[in-house]
Amino acid sequence: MASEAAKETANPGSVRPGGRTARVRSAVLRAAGDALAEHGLAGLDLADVARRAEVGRTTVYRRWGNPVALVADLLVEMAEQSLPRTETGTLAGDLRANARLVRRTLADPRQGPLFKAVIAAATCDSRAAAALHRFYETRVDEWAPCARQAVERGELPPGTDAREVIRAVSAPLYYRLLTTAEPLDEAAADRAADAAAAAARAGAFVTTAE
Amino acid sequence: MASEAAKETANPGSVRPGGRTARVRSAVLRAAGDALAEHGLAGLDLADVARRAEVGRTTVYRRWGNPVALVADLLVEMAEQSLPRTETGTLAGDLRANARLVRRTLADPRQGPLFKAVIAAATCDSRAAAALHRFYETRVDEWAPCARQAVERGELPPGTDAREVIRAVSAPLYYRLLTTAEPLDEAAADRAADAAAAAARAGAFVTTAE
DNA sequence: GCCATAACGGTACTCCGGTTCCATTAGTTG
DNA sequence: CAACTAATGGAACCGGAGTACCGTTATGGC
Repeated sequence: MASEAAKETANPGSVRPGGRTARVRSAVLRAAGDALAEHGLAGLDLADVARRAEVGRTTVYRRWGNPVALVADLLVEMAEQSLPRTETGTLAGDLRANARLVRRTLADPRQGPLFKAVIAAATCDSRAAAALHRFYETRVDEWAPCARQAVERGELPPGTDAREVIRAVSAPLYYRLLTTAEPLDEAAADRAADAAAAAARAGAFVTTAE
Repeated sequence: MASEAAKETANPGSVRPGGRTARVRSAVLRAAGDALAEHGLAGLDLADVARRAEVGRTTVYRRWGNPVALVADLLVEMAEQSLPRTETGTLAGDLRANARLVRRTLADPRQGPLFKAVIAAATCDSRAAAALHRFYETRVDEWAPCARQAVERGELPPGTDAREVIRAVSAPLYYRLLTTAEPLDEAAADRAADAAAAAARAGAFVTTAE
C-alpha cells in the first residue's frame, strides 16, 4: 500500500538512470569541473554550469540544487575512475612514482584548481566531505600494497601501517599546495617520497599492538 | 594636483583607523570567526555577521564586500597574534610539542572549523590565499629555530632546511583533517612528529647545493 | 512499436542578497 | 572646544539567483 507514498520524490535521475539522464549528468559534471577549475568554488554558478553543459537551467537546480551538492556528485564520479599504479620493485621507487603522480595531478592547470575547489567544498558540507573521504580512501587503498610488499621484502619493519605510509607521501604535497605560495616541483615530490620512506624505515608508522 | 584624484575612494577605515572604526573591525572579525566556525565558508552571510557584531549591514558590505575578502582580513588579524613556542631541549621533544599544539588547535571545536573555512577561502581567492600563506610563513618561522638548533647540536645533518622540517610535522595533521574522517588524536600528532624527526635525521630535508 | 510517465526545459514569478542614498555620529585637526 | 569630514547605519531600492508551473521529450516496460 505504501508503494507510492514511501519514496515520495526520490531524487530525479534515480528511477530512469539511463539514456538522456546519464548524458545530462555527465555533461553537467564535466561543465562543473571546468567551471570549478576556472573560477573556484566561490565562483560556481549553477546557471553558468547549465549554460556550459547546454542543459536546462531548471534541470541543474532540480537535480543538484546547490553548488556543494554538485561537487559532492562530481566527487563520486571522480572516485570511480582510478588510475593504475606502477610497480618498480623497491619501496623508494614506488613511493617516488606515487609522489610524482600526485604532484603532476596537483600541478596540472585543470586538475590542480579542481582539487582545491573540491577540498574547499568538503569543508562546507558533510556529504561532500564523505564523498571526498571515500575518494582518498580508494586512492590510498590502490597504492597501499606497495608498502605492504616492502614489509614482506624486509624493507620496512613488520607491523607498519601501509596506508599511513602512502598518506605520508601525499601529505606534504597537499600541505604545500594549500598553505604556501611555493611551486609544486618534482624536487618537492621526490623529497616527500624520500621523507616518507625514511620515516617508514625508522618505524614511525608501526602500529603498536592496538 | 592629484591629491584627491589619486586615492579615489581608499577603502573605508584606512583614513581614520582609530576609535570606532577599529572597534567595528574587531567586532566584525570576531563575529565572522564565530559564523565561520558554525556554518563554514559556504554558509557565511554578511548580513548575519553584521547582526552578530551589532553593526550596520551597510558597513560590512562597504568595508569588505564579499565573504572571502572578510576572511582574508580575518587572516591578517590571525597572523598578527602568534603564540609562543615551548622549548624542550631535544628535537623530538620540540617537534612533539609543536605537533600537539597544532593538533589541539585543529581539534578545537571552534578553531578546527575556522581553519577549515579559512583554507577553503584561500582556494577561492588569491588575496585570501596570500594572507593564508603569510599566516603559515610566520607560524613556521616561529618554530624553525628548534630544527636549526638541532643541527647545531648535531642531532640533524648540516644543510637541513629547518622550515621544511616544521612543515613536515604539520602536513600529515592537515592532510588527515581535510581528507579523512578519522579523528585527530594525540597519537596521530606524536606519529607526525616522530616521522618528521626520523626523516630529518635521515637527511630527507637537506637542501642539495642549490 | 506503443503506452505510461520520468525527466527535461522554457517562461513567468518571487524573494532576498547586495547597493545606493542620505541623515547622523564621532574621530581628528588646528 | 569648534569645525570639518570620515565612517556608520537606517531605509528604500534593484537585479538576479533560485522556484513553481506546465507543456514537451524520450526512456523503459510490455
